[in-house]
Amino acid sequence: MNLMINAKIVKIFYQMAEYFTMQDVAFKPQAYSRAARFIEPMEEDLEEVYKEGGLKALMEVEGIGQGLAEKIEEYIKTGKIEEYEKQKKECPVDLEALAGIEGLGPKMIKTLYEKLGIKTLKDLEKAAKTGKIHDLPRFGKKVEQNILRGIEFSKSGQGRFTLGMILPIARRFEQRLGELDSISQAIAAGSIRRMKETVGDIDILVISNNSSKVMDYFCSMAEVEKIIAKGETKSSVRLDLGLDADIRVVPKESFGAALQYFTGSKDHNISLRKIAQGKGLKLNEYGVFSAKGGSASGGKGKKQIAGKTEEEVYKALGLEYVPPELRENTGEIEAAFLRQRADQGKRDGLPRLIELEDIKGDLHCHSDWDGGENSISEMAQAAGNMSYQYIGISDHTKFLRIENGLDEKQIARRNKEIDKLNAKFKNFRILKGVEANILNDGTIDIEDETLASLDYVIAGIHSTFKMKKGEMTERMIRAMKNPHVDIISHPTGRLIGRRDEYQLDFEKILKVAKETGTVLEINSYPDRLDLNDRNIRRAKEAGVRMIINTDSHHRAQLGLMEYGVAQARRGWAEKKDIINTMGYEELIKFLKTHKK
DNA sequence: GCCGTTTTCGGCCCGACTGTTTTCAGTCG
Repeated sequence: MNLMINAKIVKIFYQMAEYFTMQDVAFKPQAYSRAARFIEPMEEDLEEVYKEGGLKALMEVEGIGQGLAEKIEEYIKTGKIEEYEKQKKECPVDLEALAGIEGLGPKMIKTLYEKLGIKTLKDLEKAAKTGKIHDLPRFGKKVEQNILRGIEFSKSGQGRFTLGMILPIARRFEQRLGELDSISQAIAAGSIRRMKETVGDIDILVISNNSSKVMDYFCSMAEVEKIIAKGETKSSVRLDLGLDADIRVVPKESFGAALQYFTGSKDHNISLRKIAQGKGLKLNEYGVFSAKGGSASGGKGKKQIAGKTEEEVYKALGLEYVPPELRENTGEIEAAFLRQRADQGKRDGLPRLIELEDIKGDLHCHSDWDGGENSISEMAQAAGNMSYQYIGISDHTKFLRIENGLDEKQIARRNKEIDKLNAKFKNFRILKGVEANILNDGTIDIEDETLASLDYVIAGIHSTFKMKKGEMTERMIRAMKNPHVDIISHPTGRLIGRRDEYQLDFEKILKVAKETGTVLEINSYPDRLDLNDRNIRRAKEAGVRMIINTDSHHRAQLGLMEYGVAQARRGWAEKKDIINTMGYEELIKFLKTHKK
C-alpha cells in the first residue's frame, strides 16, 4: 500500500479548503475538508483505486465527486494540482503551522499576510512581539497576546494523548464534579466516550441548575493552566498536562441531546442533523424540535419532541440507539435505520457489540518466570477476583533474552508449577501457554515437542521490525501455518505515537488466518491497541476469529481489558467473534480443534 | 463541489464564545 499519496491529498484538500475560506468561496471549504476526512481513514490507496477503476472508481468514495476525482487524477498524473499551486502563489504562507495556532483561522492568516507579509510562525512571533499586529483592523491587544501564547503552546509540541493516559484523568474529573452540590450528573463525552485510541481533549458535560458556580469551580481547578473561554454554559481551559478540557452545562431536559451532540463524532452528528432536516425536524444540543408547534423553551418557539435521553433522540430520528463506539459515520447510521416492513430481513442492522462482562479470561499474561512483576499464583488470584474462569500464562521464550525468555527446560518446570496450582482450584483454571517468537524466517524459537505440551501457543514478532513487505508477510504466514501456533500477538506491531506498523499485506494475513484457523489478538495495552479498530472490523468481515488479551506484566494490568474490549466494539466485534468469551470447557475444546 | 427517505437542481449543520466592535465576523467543536 502506498498510503503516502492519500496523506498528501488529504493535506492538500484541507489546505485548499482553507484557501477557499480566505477567498470567501461558499460551500467548497466544506466539500474539500469533508472529502479529506473520508480519505483519511481509507485502507485503499487512491492511486490503486484510480489504476483499477479510473475516475469512476474514485467517485465511488464518499465525498468525492466528478470535480475532486479529477483533482486526484491530476495529482496522480502530474504530482501537482494546478488550482492548489495557484492558491499557494497568491498566499504563500506556511498554512499548516499558522492554522495550528489556537484562535488563528484562514481569514486572519490572510489579513496577516496581506498587511504584514507574515508567512511563517517566525514572522508571526516577531510581528506579535514588536506590537505590529494590534493595529490591524479587527485585531487588538488581546488577539496579539493570544497569538503569542498560542505560539508558545505549539512550541511545547503536544498533540494527542493515548486513551490510556486520559481516561483515568477524565474519570477523576467526573467524580470530583459529580460530588458538587450544584451538579446532579457529570460525564466525559467526546472521543473519550467513543473510546478512541487517542484523545485530543476532554469534553465534560454536566447537569446543573447553577451554571455560574460550576464554571467558577471548573476554571479554578488546580490543574488549570489557562482559561481559554469562560461563559454562561460553556467554558474551555488548558490543563497543565498540555491538553484542553471543555465543560458544558445543560438543563436536565436537554441532557440526552447534549450528550449525543457532545459525544460526536462530528461527521456522525452532521449526518444525524441531515436526517432530522429531511424529516422536517431540527436537531441541536438542546433536543429534537418540530418545525411547527408550541412554544416550549430552547427551540425558539418550536416544540421539543425529544432530548431528555440519547435513546429518545435516536428514536425520534427513526434510528436504533447507536453505541458511542460506533459513532464515526462509517456505516452505523445506515445500519441503524429502524426496519421498515419492506426492509425486513434485507439488512443486518447494528451489531450486538461485545461487552466487558462477556470476557471469561485472559490468555496473554506474563509471570515472574520471565521477569513479570507477579507470581503465577498471584496472577491467578487477581484473575479470579475479576470473576474470570481462567487465566493463561504466556511467558516470553528464549530468543528474547532481554525479557528473560524461557527455554524448553524452564517451560517444563513452569508447567509443573501450574499443575500444582491447578490441583488446588475448583472453579478456576490456569492454562499453560507461551508467547513465542517468530524468527526472521517465520519459524518459532521453541521445539515442536514443547509447543505440543502446552494448552496454547501465542506467537509474535519481537525483532527485525523493518523487513520488506513481501518478506514480512511471508514470515507471518509461515508462522500461522505452523500447526502449534494458535494466536498471533499484536499482529501489526505498532506502538501508538512511537513505532509504525510493520510492512504487512494485511489482506493476505487475513486470508491465511481464515484458512489455517489462526486467531488474531486484540492487544489491550493502551500503547498498542493492536489490532486497531479498523483492522478488527476487517478481520470480522473476513471471518477471522480474535481474542482480547491484556499482555499484563503485572496483576493490576489485567484491568486494561476494557481498552481492548472498547476497540473491539469500535471494530463492530460481537461476542461470537472473540474466543475468550467462551467458558473454560468450550475454550479448551476450541484450542484443540481450531487449527486447520 | 457534493449529493438525493420528496430533489439530477438547489440546497448545503448548528450554536457558543471572544474580541472588536456599536451589530458582528471569526473561530471552534
